[in-house]
Amino acid sequence: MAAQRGQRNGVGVTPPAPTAAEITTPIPRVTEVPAARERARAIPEAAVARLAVYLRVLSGMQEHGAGTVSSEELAVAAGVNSAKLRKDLSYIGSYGTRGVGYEVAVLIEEIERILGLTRKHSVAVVGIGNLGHALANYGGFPGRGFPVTALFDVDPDLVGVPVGGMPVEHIDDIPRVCAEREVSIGVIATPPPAAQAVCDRLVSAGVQCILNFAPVVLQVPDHVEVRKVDLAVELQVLSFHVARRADNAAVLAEANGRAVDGMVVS
Amino acid sequence: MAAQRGQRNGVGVTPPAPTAAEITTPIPRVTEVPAARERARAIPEAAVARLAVYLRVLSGMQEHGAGTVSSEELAVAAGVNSAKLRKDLSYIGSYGTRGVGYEVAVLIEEIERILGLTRKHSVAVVGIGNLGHALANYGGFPGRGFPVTALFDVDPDLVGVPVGGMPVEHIDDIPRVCAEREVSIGVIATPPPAAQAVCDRLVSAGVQCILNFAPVVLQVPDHVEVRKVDLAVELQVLSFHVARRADNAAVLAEANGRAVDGMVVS
DNA sequence: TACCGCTTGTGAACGTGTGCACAAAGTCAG
DNA sequence: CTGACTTTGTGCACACGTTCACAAGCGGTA
Ligand SMILES: NC(=O)c1ccc[n+]([C@@H]2O[C@H](COP(=O)([O-])OP(=O)(O)OC[C@H]3O[C@@H](n4cnc5c(N)ncnc54)[C@H](O)[C@@H]3O)[C@@H](O)[C@H]2O)c1
Ligand SMILES: NC(=O)c1ccc[n+]([C@@H]2O[C@H](COP(=O)([O-])OP(=O)(O)OC[C@H]3O[C@@H](n4cnc5c(N)ncnc54)[C@H](O)[C@@H]3O)[C@@H](O)[C@H]2O)c1
Repeated sequence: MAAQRGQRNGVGVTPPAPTAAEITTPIPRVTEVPAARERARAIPEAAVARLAVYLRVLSGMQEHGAGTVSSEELAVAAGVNSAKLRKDLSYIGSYGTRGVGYEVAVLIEEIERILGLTRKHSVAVVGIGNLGHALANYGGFPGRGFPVTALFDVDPDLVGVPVGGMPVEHIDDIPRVCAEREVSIGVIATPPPAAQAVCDRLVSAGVQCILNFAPVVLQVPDHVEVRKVDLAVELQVLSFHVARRADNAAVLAEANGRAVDGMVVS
Repeated sequence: MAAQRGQRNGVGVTPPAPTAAEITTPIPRVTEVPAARERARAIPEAAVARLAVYLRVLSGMQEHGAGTVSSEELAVAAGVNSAKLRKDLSYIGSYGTRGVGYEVAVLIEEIERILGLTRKHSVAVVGIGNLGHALANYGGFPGRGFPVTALFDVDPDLVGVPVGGMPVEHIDDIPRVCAEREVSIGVIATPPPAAQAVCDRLVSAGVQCILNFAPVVLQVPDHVEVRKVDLAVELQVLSFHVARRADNAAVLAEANGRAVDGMVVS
């Protein structure tokens, strides 16, 4: 019951539908706004994540006084293939100048617009333990348009205590506080058993995006976006590579007999 | 030409070529992997990450007293498609019984073997600030075969202070301590400007896997595996979805004929 | 033993993402 | 104005990952 599987992204929107693009809008600004919206749907998830990386690199370049960058420069700085970078940028439009490159300021503006960073996203952290403290004290989020505006916990000893310059609230106040402060992103840093219940509360309070640090699979309605950060999985993936490497080394040593480096000549 | 190792993480990348031009190829071009380990190498990266998730779910089931599971049960618990789960499991062998399912204990053992969890992986954390403290105090890693055996920082006020039951060492001692304690995974939780230098030290000390929390692209030799956890990127991806959702809603509202509340007009 | 229902394991289709290579489009020097 | 040079933007082929669908195999049952 209450079946709610299938996180298949609802393809409910008609792809070929000629969205009201020809309808004139009172907006005298860029004429491509509707097109941009259509495009936003088509940006691959992986590309979106990379755009965020490009944005940070570009910000660093701008602070360093750079006016323009070529795709090659930016690609090296971001650690990707330059062709991939250009394709990623092409998803959001054509803002480069052939023979020259991209204007840093323009690119920053466009990426921020696509990522929805033109408005601030209020963040609430739930579970002010080890990790919650670190997140609350971290200065990197507010500086990037993600002000942490609320902290929640169940522990009565913690409620009311200021952390990172902000008092911890009780989780029973999630609905009220989230509404008041227009929280759009909820961060879950509670112990695993509490995560689903906390998630449900956040969702009920209207939070549409969840960043989950607890190692559990959250069940959410279709309209809520969840991203999970699972450090144990990261470590285990690294472990896999260690093991693979060790195996390869063993096999190679065995196969090579006495030969060490160099190519296998047959 | 030279074999190009793809990027591991979703975003994190390890560019094979440094900033200099692509003049030479210092890569000795190691031989291809023989058949036996070909299987391990053939497991898709995405599947490896999911195997780690299955493992955790299975552990929970085992504690709960379950003896066997079907692919359907396990898939639901892990939040994936059952076909995908079976394919993932098929990469590591055929350990199921048709008509019955999988024996929990067997599956746990096999996944642990493939992920290299049969031996412990000593972890060192560098940068004992907000995040480093949280990681050092976290009990979930040692319990899963990843004992944190060393903590490093530059801050003289921090060196010698016990954190999570372990004294912080100075980063100058990285080579000695990492060798003594056979550290195989290094976690970087320093400010971004220090990350590359710290990474270089770890690599020099023989650490082959790095988990990086600093929002920078690390340059490492080919034989070192890097995974990046970038919380700012996670938030920005969520922001993108919020924006897309808002745009879609706006378009729909517009299409419905009447602007609703608070939309930017003129 | 023969049958039946259930679940695995996998071949194949499909969709998504990546990388190459090049025409198009711009700059700049003369 | 022309021509040489640089860099973008993208069509295309390929690789990777996901999903479907079903034969193969197993346990239980008569
Ligand atoms: N600390 C880390 O480095 C780390 C690493 C990886 C994963 N995690 C995960 O992050 C989560 C938090 O880790 P932690 O080390 O901060 O744990 P912690 O025990 O230090 O903190 C948990 C906090 O959540 C609060 N809490 C408990 N139940 C709650 C509820 N129902 N509602 C609200 N708050 C509640 C507790 O009072 C406590 O303050 C865990 O799920 C853990 O597995 C942590
Ligand atoms: N705290 C968070 O929640 C959070 C979230 C996202 C990303 N990050 C990233 O994680 C990293 C750490 O964040 P934090 O909040 O813990 O920072 P922090 O400033 O609290 O801690 C940094 C620690 O690193 C130490 N350090 C500085 N230079 C060093 C060096 N060369 N070698 C070794 N140690 C050195 C400092 O002494 C300090 O103890 C940063 O890169 C940050 O961007 C943190």
